Amino acid sequence: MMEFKQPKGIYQQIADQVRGRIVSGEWKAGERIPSVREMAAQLGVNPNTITRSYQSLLDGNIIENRRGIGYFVANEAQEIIVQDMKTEFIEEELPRVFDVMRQLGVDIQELLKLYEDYSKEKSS
Amino acid sequence: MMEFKQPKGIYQQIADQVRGRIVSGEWKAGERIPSVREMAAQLGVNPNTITRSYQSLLDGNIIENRRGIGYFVANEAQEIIVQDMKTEFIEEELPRVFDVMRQLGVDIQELLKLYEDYSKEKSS
Amino acid sequence: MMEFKQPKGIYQQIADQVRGRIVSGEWKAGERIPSVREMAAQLGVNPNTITRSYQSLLDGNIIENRRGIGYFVANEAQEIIVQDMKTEFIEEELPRVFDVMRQLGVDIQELLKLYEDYSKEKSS
Amino acid sequence: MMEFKQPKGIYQQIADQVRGRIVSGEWKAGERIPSVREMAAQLGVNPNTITRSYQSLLDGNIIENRRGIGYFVANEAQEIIVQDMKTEFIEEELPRVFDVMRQLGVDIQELLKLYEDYSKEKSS
DNA sequence: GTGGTCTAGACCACC
DNA sequence: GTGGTCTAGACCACA
Repeated sequence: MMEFKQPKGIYQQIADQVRGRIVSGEWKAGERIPSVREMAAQLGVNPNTITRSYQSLLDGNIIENRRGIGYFVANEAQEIIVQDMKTEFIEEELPRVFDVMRQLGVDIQELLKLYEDYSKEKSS
Repeated sequence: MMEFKQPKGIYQQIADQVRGRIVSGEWKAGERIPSVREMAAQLGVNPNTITRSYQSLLDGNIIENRRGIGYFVANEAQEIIVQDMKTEFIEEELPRVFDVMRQLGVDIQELLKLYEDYSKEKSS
Repeated sequence: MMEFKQPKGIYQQIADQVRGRIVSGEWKAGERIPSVREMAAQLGVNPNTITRSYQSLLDGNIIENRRGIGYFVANEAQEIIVQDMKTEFIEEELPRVFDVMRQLGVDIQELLKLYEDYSKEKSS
Repeated sequence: MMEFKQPKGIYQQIADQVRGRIVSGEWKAGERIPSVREMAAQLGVNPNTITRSYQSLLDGNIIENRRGIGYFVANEAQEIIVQDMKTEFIEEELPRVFDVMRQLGVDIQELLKLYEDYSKEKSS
């Protein structure tokens, strides 16, 4: 049985895990993912917890449900996940970064220069 | 006795704690900070560990010492700490942010626009 | 077990000893130096003391370390040591020499002449 | 009783001590200095040792002897001592300094510049 | 094995 | 009292 960090909620961690497998290409669009009971057995977790994870993914249009058959990766799952991460990055992480910049006295000019340096380094 | 996380080393955590008190203005330039033995007793830690913390702060020109008297906050301690944090931010955190931007397809133009929005919101 | 003078601190004397072996060419750039425990056993000293010596050399970019493997002579170790010695000579010893010159009434003209005599003697 | 360093010979140290008192002006030209027995008692040393010290000072024309009366500071004692120190400085110490300069790559141009910096600092 | 860290206890020089 | 140093012995993460 794997260990979970406390702060984020087990069902969310499982949903993140599924998202990760989809983004990485391990699970492709249209493919069936493990059933609630399989997943619960694999992770040593109560099936209700898995149901909650899958429900949140359903709500996010990451997976689809066909009654009596199982759960499947949605067609645009990858794009949706990336878009969600982008939204979260822009709305959550970037403001924190900008806050730190203000506190440390890094202005936009310096940020642009640092980005140029970064781009050059990556292209080399 | 306070509890310490393991990954970062007790003496470094103590040094960070001292830096925090200096940056926050709790301990001002020129003021004496607790002696090695006092600090060790307060935190329930071996005096050698405190010595190590203070030594690292000494190396970083954050504090000064007078033998037989004690340790004192250096004159430019605040500025040095902020500068060190800025350097770490630029060299460690920003590259990670830029990496995420590339993976999520956020280009420099979009970053600039987001920064303008952020600035407007802050100034309002 | 070797004997140490008291005034300079055992760990500093050991660090000087290591510097000497590097400058003399006995230990070359990239080579592994004795492990903390080996060195401690050779010199009849506590391993912690060796760790302190190595740490100070690490801070001065004289040696590098790879966890679980050992300590190695840094690439530019020789040059750094010579440069450090030069700095110390200029900032510590030369002022003392100049002080003695003033007290004994030796002016710069005489110093120049003496240097010429010295150079001729060395070249002959 | 004072303690003596081993390397230099007790009688030489005593002679140096006398020279020091003369250079400093404590003992002036023409004045009588302590008798052999007085000096021996003061320093807790065998009178023969003092005799040897005084003999070396006599040889160097630093002091003079009047039979049955005592030892006196020679007329030109100060000048002779300073001249002797200057000679020793030029013949012993300066060559060592020049050797170190060569080993560390400090040329005469740099030495001149450093001397200028030193002079400015002293005059300020 | 390696280095990295921490504890416990000791002695010293300085003020 | 202060900091500075050293010893003895222990546990950990890494390789």
